[in-house]
Amino acid sequence: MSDKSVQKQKYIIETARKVFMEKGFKEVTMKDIVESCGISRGGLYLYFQSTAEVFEEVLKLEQEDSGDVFDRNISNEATPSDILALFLKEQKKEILNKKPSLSMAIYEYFFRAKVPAKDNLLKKQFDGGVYVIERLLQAGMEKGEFYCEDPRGAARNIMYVLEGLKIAAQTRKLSEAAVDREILYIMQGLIAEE
Amino acid sequence: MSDKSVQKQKYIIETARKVFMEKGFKEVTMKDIVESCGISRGGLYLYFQSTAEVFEEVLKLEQEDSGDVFDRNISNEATPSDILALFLKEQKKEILNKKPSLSMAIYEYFFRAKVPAKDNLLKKQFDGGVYVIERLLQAGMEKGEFYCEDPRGAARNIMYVLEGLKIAAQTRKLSEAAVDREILYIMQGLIAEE
Amino acid sequence: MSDKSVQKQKYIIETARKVFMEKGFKEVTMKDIVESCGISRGGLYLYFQSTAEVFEEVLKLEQEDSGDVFDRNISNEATPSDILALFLKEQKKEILNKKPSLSMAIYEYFFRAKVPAKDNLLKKQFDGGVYVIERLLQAGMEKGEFYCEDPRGAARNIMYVLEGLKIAAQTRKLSEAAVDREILYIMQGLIAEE
Amino acid sequence: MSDKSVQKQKYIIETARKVFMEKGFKEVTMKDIVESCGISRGGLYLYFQSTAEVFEEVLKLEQEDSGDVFDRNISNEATPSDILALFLKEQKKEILNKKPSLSMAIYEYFFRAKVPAKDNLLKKQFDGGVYVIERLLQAGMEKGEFYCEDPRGAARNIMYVLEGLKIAAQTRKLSEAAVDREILYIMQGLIAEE
DNA sequence: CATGAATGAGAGTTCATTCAT
DNA sequence: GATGAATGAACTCTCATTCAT
Repeated sequence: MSDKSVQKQKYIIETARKVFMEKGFKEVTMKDIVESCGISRGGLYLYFQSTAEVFEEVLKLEQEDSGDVFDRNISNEATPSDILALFLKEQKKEILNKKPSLSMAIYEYFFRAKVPAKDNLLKKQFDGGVYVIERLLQAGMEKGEFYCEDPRGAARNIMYVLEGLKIAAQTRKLSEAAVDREILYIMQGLIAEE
Repeated sequence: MSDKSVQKQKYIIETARKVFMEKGFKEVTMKDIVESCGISRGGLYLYFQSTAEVFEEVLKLEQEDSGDVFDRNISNEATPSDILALFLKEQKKEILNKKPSLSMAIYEYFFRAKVPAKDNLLKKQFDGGVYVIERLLQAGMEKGEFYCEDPRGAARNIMYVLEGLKIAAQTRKLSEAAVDREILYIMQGLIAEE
Repeated sequence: MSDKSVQKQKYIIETARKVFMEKGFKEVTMKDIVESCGISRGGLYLYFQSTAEVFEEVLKLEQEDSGDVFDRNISNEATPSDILALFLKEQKKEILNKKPSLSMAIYEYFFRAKVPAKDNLLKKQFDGGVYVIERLLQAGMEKGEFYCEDPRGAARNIMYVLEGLKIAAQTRKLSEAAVDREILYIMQGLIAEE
Repeated sequence: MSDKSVQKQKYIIETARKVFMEKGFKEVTMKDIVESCGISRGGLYLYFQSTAEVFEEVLKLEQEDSGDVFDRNISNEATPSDILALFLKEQKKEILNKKPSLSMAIYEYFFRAKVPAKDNLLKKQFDGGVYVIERLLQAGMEKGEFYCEDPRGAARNIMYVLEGLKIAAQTRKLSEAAVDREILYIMQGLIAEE
């Protein structure tokens, strides 16, 4: 594939990404993508055979771009507790859709798709989150900031709560206060109870 | 509306319910409903204008029928801890789709629908769950079975975890062991640490 | 299916028949049929799923309507020789496309289709022709009009020649004289010699 | 046109020939040819404007290459009867598609094309066949092997039967025995009687 | 010459929705 | 009320054909 083709494919993916953010997954048609990209019907088919194929590429891009935010801050002299707070703050933003996100489209997609586990972005994000939190908890315990008997279990618990919150936000009104309350509850459970 | 009409409407709702269980919400067309009901196209439109309208009636029925299971057991001499365990076991069944359920369809529906809070079944189920668990925790605390500082917070936490698990089960492979592990983690957090 | 439906289906088949006569089989699209019938796109799909399906119905009709012409004349006091001449005259008309026919469409269709022998109109017509000619030859031999050692073989030979002529007419210029010449050749081979 | 161009054009024709043998004429698209040749879309258009144009070149090549087989054997001391038998054996192979052939594609093509008689391969092959058989019959009659009153008529008759058989084979199941039977019938008609 | 990306016309198909009966 | 035939909009997908490079 030529350089130009790569550029165009990327352009399509990025443009389609916005469409998926707006309309979710199922609602989006090839026509929608064609129109938002300003290309021809046939042109799109040169690159992708279905909306699912486009979406999968969107997800791949998503995956590559993620993780960065977090890594940037871990090098500071921030304490584990600070970092966890930061992590949760980021999650809160996503939960509340402060930044428009693909969440809904992703859920719609994975509700139906039979995706091999290794390609399942949701699973990857979840596992990644668990791993990060677990390390933070361990680090925090060494420093005496945190206390918990089962760091991995706690990490998983946190990730499930976050996932629950995300879904709650997508499916019904969820106030910022409600999210804060949950995050606070989580943090309190971790604070070393002297 | 005549008696016969009511019967027919009910028949449609119950038949459509099964269709939604199989195919989710978005996938279902008026045609699907017409065919599964064995009625005429025009006939369906006499009662419902869209799949959403049918689904909303399915949800109403769902709401009326729920809560029963739980009430039946609360009257026994079971301890709060037993009842909570039972509740979680029920939830586990639903999470793992042991009994075919509307979950997926419901999530698909609420992902898109702008539904007034008071009619939002997901919210109601969530709030109902919180209320029940909170009462159980309080009762358990009185009996010395449980210990927690913030029963309502704990109840909410549990419900969010359960919601997270449900979503996880719908969107990726989730083993029974993984669900058990989470439930165990929850229960352990509640056991009075002497 | 209601009476009206049957009428309409028949109308579609008959209208489509003309289209197939004009354009052959492959060239014809669902759109062509829709337009020539003056019905809606969806309307056609109520009755037929593809041009092949329409064509198969056209063929069925064809089959039912055929044979008649021949039967009408066999009761007369015509001699076998007269009847054979009449038969060949009919064939000549078809060969030369004096009456517009489905021949081309039929050949196009059967070139590609894997059709069970029992439904194969071409085979049926061929076998029917062989049967009729054989009987005529036998009758003619009894009357001393014809002479041939292997009536069935002769009948088959005649039918293959006619099929060859048909194809020749469809694929290249074929003069009426050329057809006459062949028919004459056939008849001469049957005349009781000396 | 440069030498290279000629080579390429020839390459395209030969490759396309195989495609036409597999798929017939109508089914083949410019895309098919492009892909089987492994050349660019634009590249093909430099040489040919349509599949028909390609096919016409395939036919020309076909014409140049034909006749060879027959000529090779006529120089031997074989008798006319032997040669005719050989000729019919070759025809039988083609009829039964023992060797994959262009027959079907050719018929499809000529069903539609308005082709000037002088370029019509089918006509040429037919006329060529008639000419050869007629000569054989005459030679055979001189040697006393054959007897027939109208050698040209007989030759034409044979060619029409062969054409009929070819079509029969393409459009319905035709057993080898059936072909043998017809060939035998033809030969018997030619054998000098008594 | 040769490439292959791009275009757009057009075929196929499905459904929500209407309406005469 | 109930039916189901009919409509037409909307989508998917495929190609012949062109054209900048």
